[in-house]
Amino acid sequence: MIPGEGCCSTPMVAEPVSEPDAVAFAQTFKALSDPVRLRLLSLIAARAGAEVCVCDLLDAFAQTAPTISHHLKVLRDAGLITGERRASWVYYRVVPSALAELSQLLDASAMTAAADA
Amino acid sequence: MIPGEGCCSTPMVAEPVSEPDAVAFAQTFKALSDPVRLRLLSLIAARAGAEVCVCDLLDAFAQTAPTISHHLKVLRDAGLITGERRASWVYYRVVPSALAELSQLLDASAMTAAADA
DNA sequence: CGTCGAGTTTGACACTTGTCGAATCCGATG
DNA sequence: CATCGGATTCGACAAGTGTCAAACTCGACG
Repeated sequence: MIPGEGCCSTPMVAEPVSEPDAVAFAQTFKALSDPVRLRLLSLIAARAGAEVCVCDLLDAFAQTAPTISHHLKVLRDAGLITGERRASWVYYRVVPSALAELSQLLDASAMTAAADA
Repeated sequence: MIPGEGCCSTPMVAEPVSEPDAVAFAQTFKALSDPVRLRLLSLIAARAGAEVCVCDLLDAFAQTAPTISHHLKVLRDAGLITGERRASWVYYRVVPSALAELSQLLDASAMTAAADA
């Protein structure tokens, strides 16, 4: 094939995410890829820096307690929230920096792509 | 239980995402929850408004053409990219507004949560 | 110390998803 | 019109995921 014509020109690619980074980010996005988890995160984030008790969250869902607990674990493992046991109850809060990092990644991609020549 | 003590106080919840919205956003995040798709999107977005031919993308992955095509379809169905056939080749470009919307959602949650009292 | 209640872990099961090979579609070109 | 090559679709299968019931852990409280 003659270079520079047809497709497959422009071999230079600006700055795509590296493969290891892609794996890490994908894992985090996977934690957000469930409606229950998104609403959980939203409910926790809505508390403006304060904490949310699990018992508060259970009322908002049709799912059983084990299921909610499972989803909270997924969010915790992804580093999006942290949980702390105090007295009989467990309180969760979000990790703002984790959300901000994802936001910036998407924003950067949007900006780069929107830079229409 | 006595209201106002222990856990389960503060019944008001600021402004969580609605359940239908959660389903829609979760579906979009699911499209981002795979390393291959994340790198595909990144490679396409890195072209700064220009297009990328599928044949360019294939070289960057160990996966076969059908697999890459499948992932491109997922990204397309999620509204994150658009594809256009011209001559023998298919060219893809990202939809900046879709990425921006997700970015804002995460940023808003991060901001709300970071508003530490 | 026995019990109770909040929350998590375990085990099981239906369903979804990433992957590939084979077949198909669709322009272009001879 | 036959053929070729790029890209997608189809069919199948292993691996992963959401869900629940049952069992377990851990403080608190009587």
